[in-house]
Amino acid sequence: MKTEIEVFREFLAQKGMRLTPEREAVLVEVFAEHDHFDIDELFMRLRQKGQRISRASIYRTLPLLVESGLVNEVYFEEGHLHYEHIYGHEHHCHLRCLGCRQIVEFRDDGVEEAEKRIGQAKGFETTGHKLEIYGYCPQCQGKKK
Amino acid sequence: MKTEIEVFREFLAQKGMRLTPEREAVLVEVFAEHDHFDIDELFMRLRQKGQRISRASIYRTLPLLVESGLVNEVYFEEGHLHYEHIYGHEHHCHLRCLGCRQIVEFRDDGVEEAEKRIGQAKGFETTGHKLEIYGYCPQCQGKKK
DNA sequence: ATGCAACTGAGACTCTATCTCATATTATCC
DNA sequence: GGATAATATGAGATAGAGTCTCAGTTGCAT
Repeated sequence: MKTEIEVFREFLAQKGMRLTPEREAVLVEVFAEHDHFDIDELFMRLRQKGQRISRASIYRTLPLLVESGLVNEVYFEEGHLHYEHIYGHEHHCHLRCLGCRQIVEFRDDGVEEAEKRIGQAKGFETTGHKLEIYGYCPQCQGKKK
Repeated sequence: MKTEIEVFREFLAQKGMRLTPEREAVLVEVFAEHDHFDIDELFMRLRQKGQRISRASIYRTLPLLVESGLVNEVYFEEGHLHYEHIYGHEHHCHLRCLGCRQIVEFRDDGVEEAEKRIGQAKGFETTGHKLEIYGYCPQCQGKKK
């Protein structure tokens, strides 16, 4: 399997763009931790590691990572988008606890089939899906407001 | 079935809040058209119908409608949230064309079952879900960039 | 009618995200 | 290697969504 950097470099080249040190630093940091993140977090993490990079560059780089398929927008909350890296990981969806806000990842073949089935029914050629299930985790059951 | 207004009034009463003329106007307008909308659109529609209402009141009212279960956040795009009214409609999900941006609603029992199945597997008591499927509609197939 | 809590509107403010532009970097061609 | 052109960056300005403040208003309960 190609490394993330190779994938990104090829994606950029195909658009006549370069893999600059800034873009590479963002990419590396995005894959450094397996967790959801937002842009400000990413900026802080890069700063703490001594990277000199502007917010503007991060804001410019993330849509490229999404477009290249390396990263996913996960959800919009607290007024901004949250992301996750997906390259090298099996596709998964999210179960969100309405009590403690924790997020559990899961994979389910039925959902993959549903994508195909519904696409066919409507004449769509599908490319992917995003499923979020809401509820209460074992610890939060009974505590519902 | 209760009317939307009754549902909203009860929801508000239970929180010690009132159903004011402004809140009612927002509610009525939200249910006046079956389509996705954003807050600015709603503001314009209310204005055109001669309603004097401030943006602040609309921003304050919509989260209440969502909390009461009458309205749903559908997606975040173009820098802001989009909503739909759901009370009195069967639960449905969305198929989105990546070419022309059109949105097709669908309902699928398999997805409902998946919610239950996955909730059980993870010990969650589920309350709902949101599924978006991405792809290309019949007209846009072949036009992919 | 009076008092009180809830509510509204206008505008100030905050915060996310984008844009501008001068400067810097990189690739390419000679 | 040096010149040139295309691409990229950073800093700060700007735009726009959404929230907050506060003075004045409304509506309910007694």
